[in-house]
Amino acid sequence: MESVFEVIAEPSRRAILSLLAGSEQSVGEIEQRLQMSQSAVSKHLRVLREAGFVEASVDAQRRLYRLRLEPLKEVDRWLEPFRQFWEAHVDALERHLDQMEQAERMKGRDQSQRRGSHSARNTK
Amino acid sequence: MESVFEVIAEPSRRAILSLLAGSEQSVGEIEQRLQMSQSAVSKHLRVLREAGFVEASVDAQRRLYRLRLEPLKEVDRWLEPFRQFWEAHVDALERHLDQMEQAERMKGRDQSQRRGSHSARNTK
DNA sequence: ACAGTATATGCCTTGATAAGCATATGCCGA
DNA sequence: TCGGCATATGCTTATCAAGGCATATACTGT
Repeated sequence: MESVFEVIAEPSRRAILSLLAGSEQSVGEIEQRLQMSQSAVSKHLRVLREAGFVEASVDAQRRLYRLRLEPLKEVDRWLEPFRQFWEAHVDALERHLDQMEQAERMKGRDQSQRRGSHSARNTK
Repeated sequence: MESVFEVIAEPSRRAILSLLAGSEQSVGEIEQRLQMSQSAVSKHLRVLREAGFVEASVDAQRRLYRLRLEPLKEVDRWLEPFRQFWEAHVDALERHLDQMEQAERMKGRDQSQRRGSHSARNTK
């Protein structure tokens, strides 16, 4: 579980992060709000903590967890080169429109085998 | 493998996406450049395709794969609420302070749920 | 010291998945 | 038609992660 991407692949962990974006929370509060078992919460928090997504401060027997931003920034940085594609302007506009159009009709997308289809359009 | 986050959790798949950010590539080209087996490439491409990250066009026996942006935008959208936390400050030296400050603000804003316990106690 | 609370952790089971190998499918040119 | 190329897929295996349960640890007030 080294990479930030693996860490946020888990829905429960993303939920925890979103929750902490609102305000810091104790383990018990997270448990309650997200309806998960205490051990599950603690384990996810451990993963998040070790990856730097959260940090805890001690309040008596409780740990108050709050967000840390660095790992999220890392995700953001990974996204950068791609973001260019949809933030870019005029010159590449055609290609991007094409992609967005594809996105629109992506709804019922399925790649069946098309047996007997003679659509062989070569001409590379 | 439903979520976009699980899809990009795989390093090889992220590598493929980055490669395709440059230009479209055939399976063989990807195989060659990323030094993975053909079946591994095909399987990752399948996952990417089914999640909408890529699409292929047929060129004789080849498939030319290219990026699609929608799933990446979804990641970007998830990041959005967090991004607001670091957009104000970019100085590395201030990151720590920034987060402490942020935590302070949160404390003041949400006092209602401290001291909660599992047994029927919350929401003041 | 004790009882209670809050959180962390170890063990175990279960399910998901990545990769390799072999094979199938589809398309080409001769 | 055949041989060969490019890609997809089925099968198997090993790895690993997630969750439940029980227990350990740490802190509280009395």
